[in-house]
Order: sequence, then C-alpha cells, then structure tokens
Amino acid sequence: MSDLSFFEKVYAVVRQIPYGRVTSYRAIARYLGSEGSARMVGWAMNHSHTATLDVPAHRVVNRIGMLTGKHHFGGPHVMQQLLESEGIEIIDDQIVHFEEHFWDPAREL
DNA sequence: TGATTGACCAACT
DNA sequence: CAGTTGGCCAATC
Repeated sequence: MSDLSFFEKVYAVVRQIPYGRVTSYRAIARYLGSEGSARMVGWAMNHSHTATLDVPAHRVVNRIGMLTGKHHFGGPHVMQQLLESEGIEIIDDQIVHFEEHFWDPAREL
C-alpha cells in the first residue's frame, strides 16, 4: 500500500465503492490520512482517465453530495445518468438522501 | 524554476 | 448571511 502513489491509493479506494453507493472527496482524503487533501482527490479524479483500470469517479462527489465534477465525464449529464442508473436519485445536480447512499471507506472498509 | 491552478473544505470577514 | 481567504499538495504553464 505504501508503495502506491497517492493517486493509486485514491483509485484503489474509489474502485471499492459498492454499486449504488457514493462517497466524498474529503472522506477518501481522511481515510488515506495526512497524505493528501480533498483537493488532491479531485485532482486524482481529473487524471483518473489516465489510469489503467476503470475508476468509477461518478461515485465520488463533494461533501454535500453535489455533482461538482460532472463536466469532466465527457458531458454535463453523463455523471448524473450513471448515478441514476445505479438507483441514486438526483435533483439539481445534488444527490437525494445523500447520507443514505454515503459510503465512508474509514467506516465500511 | 517560480507562478498558477484545481472534480475541495473550513474558517474568517 | 454571502463572499473571500487560506491551506492542502501535485501537475502544468
């Protein structure tokens, strides 16, 4: 684990997010400890397309469940559609019942 | 190599 | 109560 770069650690965690669940940038940063900040997680997601494995970045949102990075999925509605296809309801770019869908790696992993 | 930026967050004004 | 500022650390300009 320690051999992995911060990015790879982020990818590893995001890949383990269960179907129909979401988490936040801050939760991932907190789970990884002081090795990075929420900003770094977002930055890692920005480069997630460079990762060899598929990273379900659509399951990662900001702390209030808002789809801040939806524009980076190739379209402004792709992220929302992906989440809705997993049974997550979204209104105004915001996840409904976010706390119910929330998956905390530090708590569940 | 210094300055800027970024899919964020919390504190401060 | 809304807008600004600082901090986080790496990548890009």
